[in-house]
Amino acid sequence: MKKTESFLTAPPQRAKYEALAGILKALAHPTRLFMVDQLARGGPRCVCELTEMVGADISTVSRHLALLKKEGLVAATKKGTMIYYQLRLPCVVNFLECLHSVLSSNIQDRLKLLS
Amino acid sequence: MKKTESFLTAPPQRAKYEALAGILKALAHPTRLFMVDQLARGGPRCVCELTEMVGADISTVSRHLALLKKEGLVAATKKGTMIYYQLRLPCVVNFLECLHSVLSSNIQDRLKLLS
DNA sequence: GACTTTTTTGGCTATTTGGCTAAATTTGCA
DNA sequence: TGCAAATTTAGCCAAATAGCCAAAAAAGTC
Repeated sequence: MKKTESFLTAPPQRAKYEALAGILKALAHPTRLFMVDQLARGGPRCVCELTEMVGADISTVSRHLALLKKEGLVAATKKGTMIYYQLRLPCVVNFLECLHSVLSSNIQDRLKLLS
Repeated sequence: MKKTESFLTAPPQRAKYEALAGILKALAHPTRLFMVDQLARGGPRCVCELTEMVGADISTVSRHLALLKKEGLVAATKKGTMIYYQLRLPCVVNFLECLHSVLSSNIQDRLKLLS
């Protein structure tokens, strides 16, 4: 008798969700999310500009950007010794809006609990 | 002389991105993403049903659900000894679609590199 | 080639996360 | 009350993540 197929034992389906989760993981960090948001609003920025905006060590910022790039969220372009990063897919912006709506809905619900 | 304000030194802005990243973090795990997707497609499910679908230990599934709930992505309803979880905000579905588009765009780009 | 600027990488430590087992809760029912 | 089923919580360990400093690469200029 065959045991019931589950998410964890179905490799192709599982691989799909692992890939999707990988993309989300790249976004799921305050600094990276901030940078993505900046790129969405202000267009391409070089590492040094982003470093200035973030206020962390440049090596840290570089690592964050490498991860975003690895997951296909940003693309890099060389200009002299500088490297400009830009957002790769526009839908990420709506994404952020939905996120905002989750957040404000959470806050509203918590407000309701008080009254 | 005032030093330039940065993301990391501007508490209110930073707190906002930390909150948003928290929501993303809750989604950024294969099992949790799978469960959210199941809830989006098939409506409310109890912990035991989700446990069956996922194929992990029920305590693990319970923890995942607790995190999703904490971040406001799902809501729980008691029915007898069972607890049904449901998706709280519809926009998360579009969210998943965008994610898919990032993924397929990544794959297409990798294909192009071969030709 | 030597020197400068920008970015990435290696190495290390501290923290967080994810999973399991086992124990505790909660709810329903005899 | 006492037992069974569903769910959550606690405790523990292994693996992944994030940060910094220092060193290496990459590109431009003299």
